[in-house]
Amino acid sequence: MAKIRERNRELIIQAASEIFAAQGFAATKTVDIAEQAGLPKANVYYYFKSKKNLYRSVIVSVIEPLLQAATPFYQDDDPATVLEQYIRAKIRVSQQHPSASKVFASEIMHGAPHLPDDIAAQMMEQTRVSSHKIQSWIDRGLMDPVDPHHLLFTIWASTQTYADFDWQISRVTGKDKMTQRDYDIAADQLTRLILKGCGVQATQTSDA
Amino acid sequence: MAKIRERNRELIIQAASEIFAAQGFAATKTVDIAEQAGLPKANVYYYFKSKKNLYRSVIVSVIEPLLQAATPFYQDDDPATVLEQYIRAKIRVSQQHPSASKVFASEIMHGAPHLPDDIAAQMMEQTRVSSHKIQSWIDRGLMDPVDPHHLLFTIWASTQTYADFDWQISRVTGKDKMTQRDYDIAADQLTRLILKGCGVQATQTSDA
DNA sequence: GTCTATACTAGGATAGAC
DNA sequence: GTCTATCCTAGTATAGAC
Repeated sequence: MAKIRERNRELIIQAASEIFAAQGFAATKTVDIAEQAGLPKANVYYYFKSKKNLYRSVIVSVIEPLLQAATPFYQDDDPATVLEQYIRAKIRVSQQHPSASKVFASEIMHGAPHLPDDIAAQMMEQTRVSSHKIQSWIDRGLMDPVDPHHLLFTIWASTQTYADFDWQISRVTGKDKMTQRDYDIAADQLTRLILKGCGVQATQTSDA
Repeated sequence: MAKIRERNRELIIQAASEIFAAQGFAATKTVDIAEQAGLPKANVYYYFKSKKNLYRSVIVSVIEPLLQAATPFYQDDDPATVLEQYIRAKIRVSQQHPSASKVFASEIMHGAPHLPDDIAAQMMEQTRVSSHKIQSWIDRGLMDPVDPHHLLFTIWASTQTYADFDWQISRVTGKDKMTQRDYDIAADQLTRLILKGCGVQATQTSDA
């Protein structure tokens, strides 16, 4: 039954994402992944051959939502709209895919030794498109003359922090887990900060 | 000779900071630390008893510059001055102590399992003081009514990113290493973004 | 296709010579 | 106080029964 195969691979990847996110690659034991997935350890090796290989599969599986967040840059050309949608999308990723975000952060922080070239290339391409778009807004006088790259770094960092550094956030706010309302406040405030900070003219935006 | 003792401990801690930062705790081999420090492995155990213990010592040793960055909040009461000085101090830490920043980021990301309580307490106390000060500026109408915690999260994230995610930054900018000028640009832009974004009135600031 | 039982090795830790 | 040689556990990986 190929269905079982698919299902088990899915279970293992899901379990692995969480544990890799929580502990990091090296600290993760394949036994723990197997346990979390409710399968014997040998099964993990049967499906993925090696721990490294499984890790690569996890990376590929978590990349999707991260890349997806950049779509606003491809769908619109109004700075206020795009930046707001982008920030909200990035915060949503942190909220809904915290493990993906952490696995990635850890991978990048250690110099991306396992990141497949084509994924790295896709990320670079998105960055290129986004920063060109920002530059074009600047050229058209729609916002202050900021350095597009640094603006992106700021947005990436301050949205991902809600996933990657959740421990710290939880300590500071005194809440075990952020509520939907907390994420909304974070997104609202960051949007206002960035738009106002870059001198972007407010336009009619959807109330997402 | 107690001098040798001091010197060797110093060498080991220095080497360990770099390797823990680059690889993470679990992926780091004590042999590599010993090699980097130019000492035999047993020496590392002689001085630090265990890998975990060495790691804790590293954490304590790297905390100093990180805590130091918050001094502007204790020395002044003008929002433009304090925020600018704080952002510049944080960026300087990322530039001058990238390993410290990474070790910490990694520790926090994994739920701070090794962070000594007193250090965590100091960080919380600093956060408390900083956010109270921000709130007082808001109450006095010196800046927009933002959520102080979220503002701090944004500043932390976007300054630390220059150390923690240097790989990504290097890929995007196409530069192997950021120059002094690059750090200055980053600090200038982030300062302007935050001050303007929070509606802080510009005041006479030192040209640091 | 699944899993139990086992082989193999890396790497943390230490005993004991100098 | 220093370091060489060795121990031993933990954890990856697999052989082979079901």
